[in-house]
Amino acid sequence: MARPSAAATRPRLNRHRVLTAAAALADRIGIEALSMRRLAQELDVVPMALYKHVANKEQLLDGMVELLVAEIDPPATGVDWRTAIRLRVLSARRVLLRHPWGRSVLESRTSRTPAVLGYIDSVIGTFRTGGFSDELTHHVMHALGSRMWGFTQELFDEPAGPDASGADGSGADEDASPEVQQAMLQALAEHFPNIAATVLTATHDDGTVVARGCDDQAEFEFALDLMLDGFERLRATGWSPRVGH
Amino acid sequence: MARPSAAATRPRLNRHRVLTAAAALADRIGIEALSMRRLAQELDVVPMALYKHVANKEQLLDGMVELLVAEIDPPATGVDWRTAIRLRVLSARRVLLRHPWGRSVLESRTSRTPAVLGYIDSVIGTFRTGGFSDELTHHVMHALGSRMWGFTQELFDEPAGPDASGADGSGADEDASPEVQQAMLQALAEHFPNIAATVLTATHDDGTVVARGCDDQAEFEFALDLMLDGFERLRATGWSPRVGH
DNA sequence: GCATCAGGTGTACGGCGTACACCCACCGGT
DNA sequence: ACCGGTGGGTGTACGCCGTACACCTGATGC
Repeated sequence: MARPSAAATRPRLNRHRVLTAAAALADRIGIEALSMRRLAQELDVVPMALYKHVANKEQLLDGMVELLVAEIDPPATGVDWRTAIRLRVLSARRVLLRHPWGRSVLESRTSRTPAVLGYIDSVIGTFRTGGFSDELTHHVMHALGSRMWGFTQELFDEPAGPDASGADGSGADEDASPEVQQAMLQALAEHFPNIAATVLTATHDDGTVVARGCDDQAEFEFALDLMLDGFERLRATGWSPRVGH
Repeated sequence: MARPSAAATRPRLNRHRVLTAAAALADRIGIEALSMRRLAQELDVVPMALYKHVANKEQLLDGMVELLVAEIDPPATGVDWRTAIRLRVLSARRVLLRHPWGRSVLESRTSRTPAVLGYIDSVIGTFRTGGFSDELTHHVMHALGSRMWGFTQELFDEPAGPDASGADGSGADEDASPEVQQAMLQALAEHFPNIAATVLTATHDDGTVVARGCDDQAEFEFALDLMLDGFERLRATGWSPRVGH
C-alpha cells in the first residue's frame, strides 16, 4: 500500500497519447470493439477523461486517420507519374494491411480533415506534374477512387477482423474436414456454377477439386495496373472532355 | 373506445412485411437511424415482436440486401458482354440511388447470402459467355469490385444521407453567402493547390472562381468504361496469367 | 372442448456515447 | 507565504441500443 496509486504514476494524457492508444487498441481488438469506455480502461482512466483531449468519438476516429495518413510514404521523386502513383498507392496499401481498421474508418468518414486533404492533394499533384490536364486529372481521381488508399471492396473474402485469428489461435477458414469442404464446393457449384468455375482450379490428379488460392495483393496490382494503363492511354492521346467515345 | 385497438386491426407481421418496412424506413430516416426499436414503433409493435421474424439485426440487414438485389434488372439478352455488363451495373446503380442505405449496408455485410451470390454468379456468367477465360474472369471481377454494384468510394462528396436535405428543407451545401464561399475556396487553394485546380473551373469574366459542378453519374460511367475498355483489350489479346505486361 | 403453438408482450440486462457538476494539484502573481 | 485560476481527471446520470427470457393470447386442428 506504500505503492502510489496508478493515477499518481500514470503519465499525463494528451491528444497524441490518446490517438496512438486508440490505434494500437483497434489493431488488437478490432475497430467494432473499440469504444470510448474500452479505450479509457486501456489508458487506466475514467471514460470522461478522454473528452478533455478529443471532442467526441468522431474526432477520435478522425485523429486515427491522421496517424494512418502519416504512415504513408512521401511521394517518390525523380520517377515518372506512373511509378510514383504506383509506389504511393502500394505504400498506402501496406499501411492499411498493418491497420485493418483503417479501411472501414476511412470509408465511414466524410473525411475532410487536413491530413486526408493533404494526401489527396499530393496524389493529384503527381498526376498534374505528370502531364495530365486538370480536367483529366479530375476524372482520373474519381476513377481511382478508394484504390488510392490501397484497397478495394473485395467481394469474395473472409469476415477477417483481428478477432478471427485471435484468441484461439486457429483462425484458418479450413477447420472443416476435407470431405465437408468438398461437399460445400459441390453445393456451391450446383447453385452458382459461374462462381464455382472462376474460384476453383481444374481438378487434381486425384479427382478432387480445390479452391484456388486467391492472392489479394496480385489482384490489387492487376486492377491498379489496368487503371494506370488506361490513364496513360488517355493522357498520351491528349484526351479531353466531350471527345470520349 | 368502441374502436378496436391498433393491435386488433393491424395485419399480422411476417418476414417480408418487416423487411419492406425496414427498407422504407431506412429510405426515410437513414440507415444510421434505423434501429430495431424504431422499426418496431413504425410497425406499431413492441420491439421484441420483430425477433419472431428475423433472428437479429444482422439478418434484418441481410434481408434488406435481398430486396435490393431483387430490384436490379435481370441481365439483358442478345447483346455483347460489354453492353450487358454496362446495363446491369447501371441498373444496380439506379437501385442504390433510390436506396442510399444500400451502399453502406452492402459494404458492411460480408454478404454471402444467396441473393448476393446469385447476382455475382450471373455477372460472372456474362463475362464467361462473352469469351473470357475463367482465369481472366476471376481477375476482372476483382478489378470491377464494388463497381459491380454501381458505386465507388467518392472521395470528395458530401455527407449526404437523407436527413441532410430533411426537416429544414434547405439541404443545400451553399447556405453560406457567395463571399464566404469565395473565401473558403481561396483558403482551399492556398493549402491544397492541386485539389483546388482540379475542382475549380477557370475564372469567370467577373474574375470570380466557381466550383465545377461534379456530375457523379458521368464520373461513374467514365471510370466504368475505362475498366470495360481495359477488360476488352485483355480479352481480345487472349490474355493469360504470367503473360502480364 | 380442449391442447397446441405461432405471434405479440413486458421486463430486464449490459453495453454504448456523452452532458454536467465536481474536485484537486499545480501555477504565476503578489 | 498565500491565493485565485485553470487544466486534467472523476462520478453520476440519461437516453439510446440490441436482445435474452418468461409470459400471455387468440386462432387452429383434433
